[in-house]
Amino acid sequence: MEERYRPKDIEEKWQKIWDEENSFRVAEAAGNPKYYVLEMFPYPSGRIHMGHVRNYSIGDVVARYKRMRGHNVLHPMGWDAFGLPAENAAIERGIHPEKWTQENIRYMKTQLKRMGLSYDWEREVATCEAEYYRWNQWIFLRFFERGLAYKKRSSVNWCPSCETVLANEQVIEGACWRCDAAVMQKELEQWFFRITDYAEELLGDLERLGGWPEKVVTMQRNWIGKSIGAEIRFPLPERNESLTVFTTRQDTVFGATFISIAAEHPLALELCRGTQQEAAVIDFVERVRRTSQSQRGADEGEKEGVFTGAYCRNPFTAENIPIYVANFVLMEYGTGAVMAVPAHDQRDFEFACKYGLPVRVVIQPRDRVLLAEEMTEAYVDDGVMVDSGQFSGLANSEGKEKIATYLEEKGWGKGAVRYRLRDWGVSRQRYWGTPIPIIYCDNCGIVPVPYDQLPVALPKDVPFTGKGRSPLGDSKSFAQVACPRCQQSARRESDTMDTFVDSSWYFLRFTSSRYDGAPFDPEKAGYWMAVDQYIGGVEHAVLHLLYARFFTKALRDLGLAKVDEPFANLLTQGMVSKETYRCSEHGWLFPSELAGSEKDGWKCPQCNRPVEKGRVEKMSKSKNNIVDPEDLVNAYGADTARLFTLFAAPPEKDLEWSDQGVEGGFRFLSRLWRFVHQHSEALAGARIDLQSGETGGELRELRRMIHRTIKKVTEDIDGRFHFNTAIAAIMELFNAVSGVAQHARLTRDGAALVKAGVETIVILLAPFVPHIASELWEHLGYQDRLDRVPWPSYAPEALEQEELLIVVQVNGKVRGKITVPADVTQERIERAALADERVSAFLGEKKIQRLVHVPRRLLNIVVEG
RNA sequence: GCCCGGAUGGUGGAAUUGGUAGACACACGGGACUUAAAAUCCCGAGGACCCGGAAGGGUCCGUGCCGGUUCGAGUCCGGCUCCGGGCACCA
Repeated sequence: MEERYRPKDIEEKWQKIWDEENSFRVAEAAGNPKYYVLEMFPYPSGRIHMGHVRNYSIGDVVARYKRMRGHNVLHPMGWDAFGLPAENAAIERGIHPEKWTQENIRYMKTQLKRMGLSYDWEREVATCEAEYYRWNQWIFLRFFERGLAYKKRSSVNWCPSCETVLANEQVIEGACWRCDAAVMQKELEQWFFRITDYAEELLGDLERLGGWPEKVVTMQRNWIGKSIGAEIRFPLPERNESLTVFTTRQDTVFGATFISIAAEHPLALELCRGTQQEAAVIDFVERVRRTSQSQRGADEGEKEGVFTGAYCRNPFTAENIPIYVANFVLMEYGTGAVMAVPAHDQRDFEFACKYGLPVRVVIQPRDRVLLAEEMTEAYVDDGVMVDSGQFSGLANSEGKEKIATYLEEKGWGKGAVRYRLRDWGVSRQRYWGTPIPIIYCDNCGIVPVPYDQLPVALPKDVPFTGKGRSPLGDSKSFAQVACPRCQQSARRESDTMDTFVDSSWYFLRFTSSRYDGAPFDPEKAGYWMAVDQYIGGVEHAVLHLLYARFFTKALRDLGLAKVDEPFANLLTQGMVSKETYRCSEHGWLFPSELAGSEKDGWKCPQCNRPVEKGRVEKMSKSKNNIVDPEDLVNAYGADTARLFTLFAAPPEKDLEWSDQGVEGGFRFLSRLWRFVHQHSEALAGARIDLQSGETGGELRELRRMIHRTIKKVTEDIDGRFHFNTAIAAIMELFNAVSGVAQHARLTRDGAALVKAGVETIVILLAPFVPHIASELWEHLGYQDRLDRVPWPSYAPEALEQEELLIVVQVNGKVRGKITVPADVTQERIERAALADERVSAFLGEKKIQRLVHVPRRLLNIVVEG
């Protein structure tokens, strides 16, 4: 009786069992080694997408595999539940963000469960719950005590129409993403985390992240952007002060012919006061400041500036040089002032050309002579210092160090290190986030909320207009508060925290999700941390992954965490993409809605015009090439969805969606299903000791293949994550097993071996397609759950071949293949090779010069000519 | 501009330390089953050319391009082209 593979039934059955038996609950345990595998938790947007399916399938393979290898596996899941989309839903549709978020979580959780992912759901957290975000506040207060959280004025993107701060990502070509108004820069009081205190450690420890992709490490290194140079003070003659610049090229200081300062530099407006330049400077500064950061980057190239009317003295040349305000100097980096060396810096060169400022060569290349008048671009490479006083004649690299030392001796400045990394601004003028636990009192100033008053709960009764400041300020019950110190009426901070704060330590919370004495139980975190394998999209390469590293180190310094780095190994999975089709009239079309045919060309269903086959692009609404995981699971089942995403490409590469590929995965599972059911009776009684069973001929080869497959699949999963080749190997084994079962008349030994093969296939498939594997395991007559079956081992001696295939080459080209007994001597192989008809035909009368013998593989006969 | 990746059949991809290039799968073609179709099963297949009546057999070429190292290169080295991603006035 043939039974059809019906994924729906068996998947529901097993999901129910895992749920009811709490199969993946885990606790600290002595004995077995711990293993913490974590996938980046999702934002509860409403529905899971293919990226989630891929991410979580990869993680689940690792988790299930490690469990079968006897590890004590922590595999948790939660929700990154604060954020803007919830607030937009409130503004647009009048649903409260909390309701919207909780509904999404509920729905997505059922979707995840339908994927058969082996999570310990008892550890689930949602960052929007007070039980979670109170610890954000707790951490904030600890940071505040240590000076790691502080408040300062800073420049932010501001939309004058929406009256709100915008993140850099929400500024699209200089305009507000929502109302299209021109975004401007505005000074605001904001809270910051002093991540720059950890710049050196964050940079240095990158060396230790051998389990991270090179690419991510490089991106973080660039982001931190360490520069070694010097600070030099240029005295302002008329005043009793000086202008400090930061430079990495102190070796060129004798060539500094002017100074450029940022428009935001405090001296910009001050220096010009009372000079003829005043009006021009005010005008210029205003213009630059109106331009947002992103816009300034966009029209890079056009260097502009204006003379301030003031001069300062270059201490090395004792010359007075002019001070300019320049549009390309950033206040946020260095000191907001740079010494300009037109001969040896391209920007300064362009600026000097435009405003007729002198170019003075102080570094000469070794192979030619630079003349300032003939230069068309700056010379930025190494060379010999010239016209540099006592330093002339030195190699500039040597001069760099000498000048840094000299600066300090003379008291003109000092060697200095700067980072591109800036402190992390965490204030957000939004509702749906963690309230910053700070109170402003007219008498006492900034007062932290006492720990025993945490959490500062988000009020529920606020209006969502989408305009104005944070809605929290409009909630009287929230904003008005008695000062904890003097009891006078005071005001709460109405900003909330950046949602990246939530995700900077959630992996620690998972080690003890219900702990209520601190953000996490240090002992449990001590047991589980670090995360052994972290898996997620590369889009978080800098932000989240850097913040999480910072938090781990800061929490370590607070005595909570015991590790220096949170994620020992990182896998960044590629994105899921699909081909796109586009009608010039009706936009992007989904493949299944196309008219026409592959052969005669696809047509637009509305206007019947031929459609343009677009590129393969990341699945997105705008490209109309999204495949909904739910449809996929309904049509083929979760196992097929998992199998395809794991088989179609290695995890770190992009995955091109293919409907036929999915079909193929389903066919494989159906074939396996049918095979087991058709042969179950014949195999029922058969039993063999796979480790030592003696068989001959074809069966011996099958036995070898079983062992070889175990080895291959184990090595492919463990550390390498080549799930595609692991699955391919299992498919090969299945092809071989069904071949033997079909062709040979099964002897008792044969049946036993086929059964061993099938069982191996089922066990090896368990991490990939857990439902069907569990069901077949049960069908094969086993009572114990497949999730607890130990991963099979292979016997090295079973891999031994009694015959070897040796490739025979002549001058590096394959000319023959000979089969020899495994224990044959090299000499015999050489004799056999030379005796081979084809080989000898190629050798002819030519003299053999040498023989290159690769044991067990190959013999290359090198002849003259 | 700088920094990372990548390029292999019609397609996705294999080849783990330099040793039979194209595993596995998709698509395709042929066949079996069927009144028919679907499903299923079996077989074929990198390209060009050659020998043979046929089954078969053979030669050369082939991993983006040019060159190098080596007995031997998809893999290593040098130089390019194209594609993808990140950063982008960082002094």
